[in-house]
Formats: sequence, C-alpha cells, structure tokens
Amino acid sequence: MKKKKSPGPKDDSQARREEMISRLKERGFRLTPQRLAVVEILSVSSGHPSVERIYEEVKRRFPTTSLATVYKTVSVLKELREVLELGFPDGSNRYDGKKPYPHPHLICTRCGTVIDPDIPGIDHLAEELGRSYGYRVLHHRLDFFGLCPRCQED
Amino acid sequence: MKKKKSPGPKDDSQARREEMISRLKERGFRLTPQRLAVVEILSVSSGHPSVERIYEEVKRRFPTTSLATVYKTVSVLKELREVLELGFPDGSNRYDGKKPYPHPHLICTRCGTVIDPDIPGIDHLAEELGRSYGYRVLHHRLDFFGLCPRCQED
DNA sequence: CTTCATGCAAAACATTTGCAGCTGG
DNA sequence: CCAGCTGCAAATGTTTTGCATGAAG
Repeated sequence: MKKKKSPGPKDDSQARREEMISRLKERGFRLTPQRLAVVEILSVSSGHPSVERIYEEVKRRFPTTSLATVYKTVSVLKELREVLELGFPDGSNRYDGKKPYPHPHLICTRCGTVIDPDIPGIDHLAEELGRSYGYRVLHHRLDFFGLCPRCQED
Repeated sequence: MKKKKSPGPKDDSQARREEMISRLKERGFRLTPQRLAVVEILSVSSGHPSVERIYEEVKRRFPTTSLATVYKTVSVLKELREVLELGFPDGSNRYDGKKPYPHPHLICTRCGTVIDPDIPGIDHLAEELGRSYGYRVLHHRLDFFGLCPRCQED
C-alpha cells in the first residue's frame, strides 16, 4: 500500500542518477567514465560529500582521474542545477546530488556531519520577503551550526 | 516621548564603537590608531563592508596601514564576537559591526548590496531544531539571494 | 574524424604568517 | 621599558586554467 508513496532510498538514487545523466546528454555533454562515476557517487551519497571525498571515491574506480576533472564535472552539474553546492567560507565544499534545490542544513562543526532537517515554510518565507522588499529572490540558504549528539559527549 | 525608545543611528554607532573599544581594552588588546580606525568604520557602516572596503577607508586616515593589519584586527573583533563575519564561498567577506549576532540577510547578487530584513522567530527555530535532533546549536545563518529593485531594471 | 574531455602542472588569488622594527601603556 | 602590534613580503592552500594528448559520438 505504500509502494508508491515512499520509494526506497535505492529507487531515489537511481532516479537521481538517471535524471543527471539525461540532463548531461540533452545539453550535449559527453558521458565519460569519470563523469559517470561522479554522477553515481553524487546520486548515492546522502552524506553531502566534499570534492576531495568524491575524488577519493572516483579514483577507486578510475585511478588516473585528476582532481581537476572532478572539479570540472561537479561544476557542470552545478550549472545544470543537478547538484547543490554547499560552499563554506573556509574553503570547504560539500555537495548534495540528492536534493539539488535550496533546503536547510544542520551541520556539526566538529565532525562535519550534515543532515537535512525538515523545516517547512522557508520557501514561502523567501517569496514573502521578496515581495516586501521588492527583491527578486532567486535562492536562499539556511544553515544551523552546532554539535551533534555524539560530538557533545567528548 | 520617543527619545529613549528609538535612539538615532548616530547614538547606535557610538554605542557600538564604545562597546568594541571596551572589549578590546578589557581583553588586554592595545588600542592602536589603526585598530581604532577599523572599529570606527565597523561601528558606522551599515552596508556590511568587505575587508578591502575597510582597508580603503582606513588608508584614508592612515595611509601606511597594511591589509594584513586590517585582517588581523577584524579577526580579533570576530573572536571577541564584536563583529559578524559574513563569509561567502567565492572568497568574498562582508562584516557587520552593528549587529554582531546571527541574523538574516537579503543580498543582491548583482550589486552586492546587503540588507537586514526583519524576520522574527529564527532564533526560536534554532532552539527548537536543536532539541528535536539532539544537537547543541551554536549559531546559524540565513541568507536570501536575488536582485534588488534597482538591479532588476537593467 | 572532429570536438570536447582529461590530466598534468602552472597560475591565480585572497588570506595568513614570519620577522624586524616600532610603540602603546 | 618590553610585550604586543605593524607592515612588508613571502608562504599557504585550494580552486582554476592552459595545453597537449586521448577518447566519445
């Protein structure tokens, strides 16, 4: 009875992977093994991996892959709006290929864990705000920083 | 009848400047002319100036001032929680000496204008969120990006 | 085949750091 | 006086770029 309402995480990943591949194709980008590997990793990872992390994973399958290529591919996906970039002022970057649209994050500043809390109403707030100030609001970002349960113990 | 309820912007600035100077003093930091100039600018500017911008202003009064000194001073004020750093992933940094605590921003991505919209309830949301996820939420950040009225015209 | 992607290395760039000399308190 | 600050320049570290080679379509 819930087969359709809540597809398993595997189905989600697969759908995202296919979506990303379609977009790349239709925009005329080549589907190289390296790109497919990056897409694969982004569609599967729920931990908001960093470029470095993606690089490590890709190298596991294609040892010659360069960091520059990962940067380039991620950049392409970002432009296609198929991945959400969570850049931080300190230079670190995390990527979300599962939910490539603005949404809140709850971030542990010690271990780096990033989770997606459920906070409805932010998109609506963005619209409202734009109206009151005469701005055309295009995107937004809401991050909460703190210590996760585990990191509070030590 | 409203003398006490809403102090003018000049009074605010003065209060902030004195507050910052007190903090520096009580923590044993020296009050050099360069530092005082940085403090002055931060307490007066409502436009969320960048380091570069602060540097330009300081140089007007103390032409020999180096960029490194501005960075160091701003960094000190940041640690004392007397200035809010708004760092962006692209490397740009804006500073707010008037409201050195987390608050939402509405940012024009074209001209760089930053304003402080009034959005009550965010702090409360942070608390609530921490409770539901077991996190100790220490700070947060909420930015809306878009085009200001003027930049929409062109 | 032609064009675009890859991968290496070098460039780019804002911020940080080391250190000699200066100066606030 | 003298620890801390300034200012110069060099270092840092990550992301970007140029270009020759290689592979997708």
